[in-house]
Amino acid sequence: MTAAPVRVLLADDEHLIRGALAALLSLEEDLVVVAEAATGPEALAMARAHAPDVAVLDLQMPGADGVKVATSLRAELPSCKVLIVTSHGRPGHLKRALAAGVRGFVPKTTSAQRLAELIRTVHAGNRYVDPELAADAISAGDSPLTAREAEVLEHAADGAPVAEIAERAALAEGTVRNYLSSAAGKLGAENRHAAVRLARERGWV
Amino acid sequence: MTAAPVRVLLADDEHLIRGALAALLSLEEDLVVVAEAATGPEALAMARAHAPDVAVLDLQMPGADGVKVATSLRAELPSCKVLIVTSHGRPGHLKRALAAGVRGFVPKTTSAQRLAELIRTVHAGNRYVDPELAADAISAGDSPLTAREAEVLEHAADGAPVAEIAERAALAEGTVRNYLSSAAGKLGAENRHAAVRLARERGWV
DNA sequence: CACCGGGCATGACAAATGTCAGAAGGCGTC
DNA sequence: GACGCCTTCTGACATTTGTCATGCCCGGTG
Repeated sequence: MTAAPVRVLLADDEHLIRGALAALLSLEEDLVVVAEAATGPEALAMARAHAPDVAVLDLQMPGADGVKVATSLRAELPSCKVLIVTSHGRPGHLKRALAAGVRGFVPKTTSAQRLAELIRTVHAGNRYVDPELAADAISAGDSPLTAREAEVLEHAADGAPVAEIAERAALAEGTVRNYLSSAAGKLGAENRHAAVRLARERGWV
Repeated sequence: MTAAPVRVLLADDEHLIRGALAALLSLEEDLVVVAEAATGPEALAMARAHAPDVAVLDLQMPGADGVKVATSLRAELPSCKVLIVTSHGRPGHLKRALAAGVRGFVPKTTSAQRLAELIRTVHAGNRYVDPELAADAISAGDSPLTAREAEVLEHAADGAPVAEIAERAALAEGTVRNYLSSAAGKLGAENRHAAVRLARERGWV
């Protein structure tokens, strides 16, 4: 069976990896890298121009992260399957990615050989999620935070004082303190800063 | 001139990159990858076993980071030149790396082609530092923090309350607060948490 | 030697933060 | 409509924090 090769888009801001990967994937006879991109917007533009079968996206890229790109892609190019590759697997990201219609989600500790297989898997219409990441996501569970709690936590992310958070969120200071307090309580954190760290780790912010 | 090929050790925790890189570098006739490692200690062990000419190390690896490995390597295997590759170029890291006797320091946005050239450059006894990273390091300047300030700031990194920091650093709470305060002042931060963030960004912790 | 400046430490005070109880409005469910 | 839950706010309080004045010790300078 000599079907048409799978057309792949590669997006990663690290040239070293992108180039190396492109070279390795080209070794596979049934795969062809038709486009490369270093940023989110670039990936989107490339996808529009080349209409690849599968898009391999890094999770963290300048401009727009992999999940955002996947969301846009899903709307504009539904036939293009998305496979996300990431270095730091945060549980929450996996959930967001799946919600965005991503078909595959694997850590960068995967070998190139395996990645090639997964590209085929995804192209065939199947899904694949790294078992370890999936386990993490399940054990981390859903975010216990309400929408406002998460929002306020996000505003607190850079260590800003309560007054500033209140202004940015257009809330009273007391209200902000309450949300921060309840969020920290739910996360089992000593204070809001530790809470921010925890929420970050779990991908809840 | 068909000199003996340059023997290279490759250390990076991301299998995808390591493998791809190994494949690409092997394409170069005068380079041969003699060992691979996924963690700091593993890199060290591999270096001892294979005595490579050049060690290409990722800055962030489990176990021990690239700079620590470089330090040990310098003591144990002085003939082995170290080239550090990093995704997130923090100015301070560059300084630490050079102090550890590292011969090259480049971001992962470098192409594999260029990396191969740099391996030769480094092997020939020359140094190379990415110009942009160098500029960052220079503009960021030296850490204005005293040893104690930096130490306390490090203990404060995970958002722990002052009491805990005081215990860990074996200082009085008031003293800790003072160091934190002066550090925040020097960094132009609103509070210690923002200070931690800034110091992190500049690689001063 | 006397002096100065910087690093180090402390305690006291003021400001920011975390905690709690309570109350009012909105929204969805049974 | 009664109930529960989220959101928003308020005020009061305890705790944590940031800031300041102060003192000690040490290495260098004149």
